[in-house]
This record gives sequence, C-alpha cells and structure tokens, in this order.
Amino acid sequence: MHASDSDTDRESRSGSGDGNSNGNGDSGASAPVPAPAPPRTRAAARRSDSTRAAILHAARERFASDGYERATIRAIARDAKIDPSMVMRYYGTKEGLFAAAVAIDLELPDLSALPRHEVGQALARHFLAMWEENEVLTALLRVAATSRAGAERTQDIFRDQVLPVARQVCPDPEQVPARAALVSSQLLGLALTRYVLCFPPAAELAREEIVAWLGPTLQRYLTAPHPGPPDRPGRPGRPG
Amino acid sequence: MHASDSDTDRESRSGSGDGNSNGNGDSGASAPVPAPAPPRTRAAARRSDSTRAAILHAARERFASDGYERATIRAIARDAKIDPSMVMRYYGTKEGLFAAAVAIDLELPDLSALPRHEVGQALARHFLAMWEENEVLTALLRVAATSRAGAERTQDIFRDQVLPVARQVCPDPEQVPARAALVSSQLLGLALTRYVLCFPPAAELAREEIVAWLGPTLQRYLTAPHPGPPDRPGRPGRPG
DNA sequence: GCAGGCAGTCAACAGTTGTTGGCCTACGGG
DNA sequence: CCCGTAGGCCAACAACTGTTGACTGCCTGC
Repeated sequence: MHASDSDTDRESRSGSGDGNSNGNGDSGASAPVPAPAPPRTRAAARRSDSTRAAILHAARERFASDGYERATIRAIARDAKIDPSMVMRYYGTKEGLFAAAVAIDLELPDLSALPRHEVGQALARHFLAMWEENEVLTALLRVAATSRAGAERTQDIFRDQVLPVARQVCPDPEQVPARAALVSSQLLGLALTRYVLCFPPAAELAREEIVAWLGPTLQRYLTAPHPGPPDRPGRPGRPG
Repeated sequence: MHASDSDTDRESRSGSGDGNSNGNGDSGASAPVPAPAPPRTRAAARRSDSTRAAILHAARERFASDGYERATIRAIARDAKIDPSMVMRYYGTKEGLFAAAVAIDLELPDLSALPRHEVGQALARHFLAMWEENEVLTALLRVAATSRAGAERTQDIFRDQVLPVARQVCPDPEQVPARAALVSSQLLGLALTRYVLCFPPAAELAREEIVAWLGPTLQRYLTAPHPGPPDRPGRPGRPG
C-alpha cells in the first residue's frame, strides 16, 4: 500500500517482475523463480544482473546478522557498493527485497527412496548441511521471529516443502501435520540455539554428533506410533 | 555507556536501583530482585510502584508481540497510560527497560526428587505451563532472535537455570552442557513453532499431547547413553 | 552519427525513534 | 500556614529510517 503503483512502474521498466535473477555470483539459493524475460541488450543486462545479485547477497548477509529492522537499506547498499536508491529501484520495497532474499528451496531429499530406519538421520544431516551453506536460512529465522511477514513465509516453507516430505513416510495421513510440526520444532530449535542464539554447547557440537542425537528423535516423530492420550482432559497415565 | 550516569542519578532519586517492584498488578515474573530500599512516604511510593509495574507490564506485552525494535517506547508508554519520558526516568534506557522486563525465573523443578523415568515429561509439562502464563518468555525469545543483547540474556538463563537442573540427572558431568543444549533446542524449538511462528499444527496440539511427544525426547537427551561417534571424521556406521 | 533508454548517483523529504530538559501540580512535614 | 520534593506532562532535539525525484553518463539500435 505504500508505494505499490510506483513500484510496479519502476519494476516494469526494469525488465522483470519482482523476482531475482538466476544465480551468477550468488550463493545459489534462488531456485523457485524461472528465468525472467531476457532484456534486449546483453552487456547492460549482465551488469544489471550482477548488481541484482550483489544486492541480494548483501541483503542476505545483513538480514542474517542483524534481523529485519536493523538491516537498513543503506547498509545493504553500502555492502553492495551501490546507491540505496538502486535497491529500491530493483526491489521496490524493503519488504520486497526481503521476500526476494529469502526465497529458498530446502531441496529436501526423497525420503521414500531411503531405508525406513534412516530417514531421521538423513533429514538431520541434510538440514544441517543446508543451513550451514545458506545464510538465507538464518536470515529467515531471525526475521520470522519478529515480523509477521517473516513468520508467514516460514509457514509457507513448512507447508510447501516440509509437509510433503513428511507425507512420504508418515503412516497415518491425518497425523502428518502434527508430526511434521514436531520435526520442524526440533530442527528449527537446533538451528536457533546453534546459529542464532549461539549457545556454546550447541555451537560446538560436531555435525555428525548432532545427527546421531537428532536422528532418532526425528525418526520417532515421523514413524513411531502415537504415544499419548488423544485429547482427554485430566492426566491419565500411560499403560506400560 | 549511553546515559549511565544520568540514569544512575535519576534512579537514585527515584528510590530503587534498576530492578522492578515486587508484583502487584504484575504477571508475577519478577523474582530475582529483592525488595528495593523503601522510599520515605508511603502514598507517593505506592503510586510510583504501580506506575513502574504498569510500564513493565506494557513493555512485556509489546516486546512479546512486536520484538525489540518495533516495540517503541512511545507505544509502551501509551499502553501504560503515561508519558514516554517516564519510561526513561524509571528505566534509564530502552535496553534497561528490556533487561528489567525479561528478568525471569524459570522455576525449574527439582528433577532429582522425581522418578528417573519421568523427568522428561515433567520438564516438558513445566516448560509449557511456564511459557503459557508468562508472556515474558515469548518476548525474550523474539528479542533474542534479533539482538545480541537478547541472545546473551537467553544464554544467561540457559547457563544459570537450565544447566544446573540438567546436572541433577545427567550421569556424566562432562556431557551435561551438550545434553542441556539438546534439551533447550527441543524446548525452544517447540516454543518457537508454537508461540512465535504459530505453525498451525504446532499451535493446535494439546498440551498433554506435546508432553507425550517431547517427554521421551528430553528423557533420552538427558539420560540415554551417548549415541554417536565422539568426534571422528568420515562417517562410521553405528554397530547394530 | 544520433536519439533513446538504462544503470547509477546525489540530494532531499517526511516520518519515526530514543532521549532530554523545563515546567507544572499534588502532597506531606515543619 | 508555607515549602520542598517527587510524580508526571509537554515540547523539543538530533539521528536515522524508507523512499522519491531529478540529474548524469554510457551503451545500443537505427
């Protein structure tokens, strides 16, 4: 509502909609956007693309280290070695820039192709590797904790990328959302303590050690039978 | 360093140090500060104390719902129905206000007094109850995700309150920090997905159901034998 | 060779923020 | 009775924010 019309105007002149370019100097986290309409001239387009990528890269770093509010357009522009107004011209709004910066594909593996008892470890291992090579994820988590827009974007990723994978290994379709949420809670919680809050013990754990600890947990959340009372009030003790 | 001297000056005039009053209209999360030096006159002091509490209450709500940056002094003052300058006079700095607002005692139970196989569930149950009655915790988590000061305060709580409790049930003292960090990762991750990010499946789960799911996880993190390879490179498969 | 568009810069605007100092008012002690 | 003190409000400041518009060169297509 702020500047949507002028934004659209500027964007239409610039060549593409609101997405980003396909990676060149990028950390490779911009998958879901297809190639935008190619501009007429090659040289100019290439320059523009590299600037776009530089902005995106700087934005990811800043959002990851400072969060949404403290990551100022000016700082991002300074990092990208361009004028702040260029950021606005390319991405219209700070929010637009953020949306473009945190568009990411988790590239979750096909769990149905794995031996049933290894999905937990595989999931943990993939998640850790993904997180450590993409600062985008830290940026997203940081922002999601404070802004509603960020939280919604995280929900989108959960719904579009985590849920389907959980569906591959969950026995009861009705329990898929809850189980997937439990898995996410453990994975995001680890990312939080390790990469955002930087609890020393969590940050110092070796990657494979984390995999060994979290693997069985995720495995249980995904495939173990429902442990508790369904929704009974009071406090019935489990039999056994 | 901002306004520490004038802050101290103002505070000393006002009657107490930097803490808060003992709860009157408060949500009851201000334990670690002993009763401040009582001012001379009763009526004035009581008025002052209620204002202090109102500020603290409003601050907690705002920090919890908006995070640090978006929770403005002006908004907090408006909620507390006083002038913004009063907030500064009472707490010196926004950071000081935040520090006072998120001072909390987790009141973790004495795990050594429980049957060994129930500590996981007890921990999960206590944590959920605590979180749902103290908006302070959501505020702290939100802020911790973006500001370094907030993250450090969370680390303090982990070190001073979670670690000792973990020590009560952990067999090997050397593994206590790592195990406590794993426990924290799961608990904070749940709080994150349920209360901050508001993943629908996580938010809709019944409390006892979460206890049933998380209990065994925490139990394992605390008491189960070390599952993985200590710190070997490569990827040695576990026997069995 | 020339016009047109495009990447990029500069300076400025309006709004908001934390923070400060001065002033007013109620009230309790002498 | 008056006076000091402390609680509270108002207005303002300086810094910083996202955002915008006008201006400048460079390159390309005709």
